[in-house]
Amino acid sequence: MQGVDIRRRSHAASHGFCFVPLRRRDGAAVPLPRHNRGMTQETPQQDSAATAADNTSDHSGKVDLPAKVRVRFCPSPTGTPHVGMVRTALFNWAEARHTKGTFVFRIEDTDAARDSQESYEQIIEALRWLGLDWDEGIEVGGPDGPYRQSERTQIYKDVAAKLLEAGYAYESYSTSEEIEARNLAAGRPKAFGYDGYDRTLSEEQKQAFRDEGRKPALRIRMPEDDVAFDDLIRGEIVFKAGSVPDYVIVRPNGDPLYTLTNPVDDALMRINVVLRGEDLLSSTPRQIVLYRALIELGVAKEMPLFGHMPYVMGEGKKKLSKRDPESNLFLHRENGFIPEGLLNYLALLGWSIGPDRDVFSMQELAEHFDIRDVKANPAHFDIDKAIAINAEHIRLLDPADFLRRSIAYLHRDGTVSAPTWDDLTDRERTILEAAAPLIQPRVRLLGEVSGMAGSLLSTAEYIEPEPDARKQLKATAAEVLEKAIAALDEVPEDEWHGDSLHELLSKVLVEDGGYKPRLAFGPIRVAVSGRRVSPPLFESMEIIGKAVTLARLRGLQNNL
RNA sequence: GCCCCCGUCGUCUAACGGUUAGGACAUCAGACUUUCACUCUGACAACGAGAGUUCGACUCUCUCCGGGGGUACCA
Repeated sequence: MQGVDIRRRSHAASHGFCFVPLRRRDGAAVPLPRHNRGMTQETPQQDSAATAADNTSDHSGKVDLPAKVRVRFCPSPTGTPHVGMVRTALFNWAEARHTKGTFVFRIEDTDAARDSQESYEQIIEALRWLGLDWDEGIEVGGPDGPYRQSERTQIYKDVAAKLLEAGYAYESYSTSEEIEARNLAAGRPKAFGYDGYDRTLSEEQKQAFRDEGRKPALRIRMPEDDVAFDDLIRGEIVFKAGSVPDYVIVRPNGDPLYTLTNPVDDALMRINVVLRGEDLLSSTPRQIVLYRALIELGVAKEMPLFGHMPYVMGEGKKKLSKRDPESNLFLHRENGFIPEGLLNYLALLGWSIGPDRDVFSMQELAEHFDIRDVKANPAHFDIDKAIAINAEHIRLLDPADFLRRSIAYLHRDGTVSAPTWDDLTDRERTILEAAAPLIQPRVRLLGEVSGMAGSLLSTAEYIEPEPDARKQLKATAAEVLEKAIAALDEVPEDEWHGDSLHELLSKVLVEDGGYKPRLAFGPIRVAVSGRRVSPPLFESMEIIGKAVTLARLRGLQNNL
């Protein structure tokens, strides 16, 4: 006997909607029309009483949020942290901070084959570096620990047993080969999925399988109704009856799967708002069905609200993949993104703080963020705009802070002797203090600081010009250097200041010499810095001093 | 195949059903500047298509087209 096809694949145009009654949230409702939400301080509490009774939606079609959300970030430790993951963490964090709610951080490491300790540690490091602090979870603890799923296996075993006993789950002995073979034989498409064969197995049939030495997987029995929910970002979403097959929650070897552990932990940790990536959207009906069972069993108290954030896209029309270098968080850090800049940019992907505004602080983000204002369509990661936003935040940094953050990069690049301010030499500190204000508005990434500060910190008597700098040198360079050297040589040490040097060289080269400013100062810049782009020339000369300046001018002269 | 999502300048976005459809990045052209950068000015550039509702549609409804995701004993 072939398996019973329990799935209705009806094309019937009209379905009676089976609306899932979302649990009433306690606390104040926040029925704000989109156009003015988040823009003013007083919006949240005002008119809440009016629609608090109706939880599912208000007049603007938005779902009401719990007064205090409990959200979570629950990555799997596979691979290096990527920007899509950061965005997910960010929006959860922002929603928690906005409502003065709770941000829970848990790790979903139920897939031993793919998870790694290294990745686990990197994720923690990533959140810490970004400043996305959590209230309960990994390393900080909390009332619902442990927060690492690999340490919670007994919990899942117990829940699975209850689910099986109460009939929400059943034993499934079919192998994937058998399922595929049955689908093929019945003329169903290969991607049809599980056919429900084991739903109606008799005790004798099960025993026969056991006698063969087979062990069952556990599957959840999906209802023969539409499954619907109100997505916080997308509005009502209905999955047609029969479109979601019974799915496995426990492997034959007893390993619990994400499909079980995720809802169970959300329930146990009293998560009331689930904000995650769009990729999980199609698994939501399965979770809702399981959640209903958990509520019946007393494991869960209420159905959480769901919000599915759009993808972060890479080149072309594809989701930013983990392989894509632009997705690698730590690479952005190495390049010199600062958390404020990267996070600000990421928040812009799908959300905006208000018209005509795109640079803001994390505090402002927390103040104004509302997950219901997030757009549903995917956004491309645009590295140029990300860098531009980062540049704005770098300029906003307090100069001392800018300096402090730059040291690690300078040390990495061998430009200074130590990784922290206190361990630098006096000379390095003096030079950097003078140079920092000149450099800060000129870099967009902290990784660019070394290139700007290098010629100032170096005592080299000759700097080989970078290729594009050498190209700037025209035929007149030799005469210009000659004249400049002669004039500068006469300047007494105690009159070696930026303004007077500027004045002197303008007179000698531009006024008397008749050179265009570009031709007059270009060679000097190249000699002093080796670069086409550098900190302001005369300040640079002042910083490196008379001796080094003259040495470098002569050095270039000899190497034209 | 079936299920689900998405559709405003190149990109990210704004716009109580009534605006010359706004801003940002990028691009181009200028100003300022010793170069670069910063700053400032200007230019270019969009509602996927078609119906319907309406006095009026980017906005509401439907169809189509296009794109994406899922259809696992991954998450």
